[in-house]
Amino acid sequence: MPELPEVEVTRLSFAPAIAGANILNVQVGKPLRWPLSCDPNSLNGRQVLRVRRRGKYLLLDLSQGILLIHLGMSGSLTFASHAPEPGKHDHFDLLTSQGLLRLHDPRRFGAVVYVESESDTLAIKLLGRLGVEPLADSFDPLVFALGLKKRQSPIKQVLLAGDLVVGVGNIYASEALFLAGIRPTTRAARISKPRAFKLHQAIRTVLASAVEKGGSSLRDFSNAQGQNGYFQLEANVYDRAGLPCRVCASTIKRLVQGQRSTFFCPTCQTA
DNA sequence: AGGGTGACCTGTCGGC
DNA sequence: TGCCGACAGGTCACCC
Repeated sequence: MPELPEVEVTRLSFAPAIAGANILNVQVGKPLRWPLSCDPNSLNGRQVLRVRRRGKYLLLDLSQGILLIHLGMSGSLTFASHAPEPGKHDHFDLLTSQGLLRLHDPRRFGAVVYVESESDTLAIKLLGRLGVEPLADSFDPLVFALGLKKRQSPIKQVLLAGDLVVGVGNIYASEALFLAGIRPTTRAARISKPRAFKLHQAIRTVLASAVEKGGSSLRDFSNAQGQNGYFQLEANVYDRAGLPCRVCASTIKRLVQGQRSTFFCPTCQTA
């Protein structure tokens, strides 16, 4: 479900409301991708200072330590003053003095992990090789273009790898490549500097636009207040195989790269 | 070290 | 109605 825009939309939807809250109780359900790595009860009494994002991770800074939350493929968070009993797919509850933060994750590829700090071994393992933040000033077009030159894989897979730039998942990789007019199968190293610059801008445009639209609610994504996003309504290629391109009316094609679906317009994306 | 593959887990949908 | 395969927004450990 969640790529950078969905994670950021989630963050924005509950960060102000949870800031300053005291942790009253922590409930862990079925196993997630990784164990919490601390005694849940040991978190009681700590304060949630703020919520940051790094790539597709949310970082809850506590008065001591950090909770890393990843939504995996199917995760979503809710934050509410009152919540019913946990459902079948609710696997983590953080009860605070200001509301209940709950992770709902049917496939359980998500995770909640406690670390003492960002220099914690576990934190480094999870966050250490993440690429640059695409919406930050540090996402430099020239560095990006030079980075692409070192990679022999198809550009779509280089974007998904997340070590050059973070946050671009399966939807927005296809969308950014469409905006840039680049074939998903093109070897990254063969992309010229001007076209790399265009892709750099396309990534920023697509992600920022998706955040503005509240993310993509393809199946079940909603923010921590339960509101859906609308970006999927204006996707140019993602999940549109067989439909006419919104720009040139050619038929949108689907192909598989690294066991993931890719969508593109054979006319608008030529090289 | 980059690149390719299978693995994790549950639900939904389309075809027979 | 039931069964079966394909597919779904991520990413890690493992091999070469």
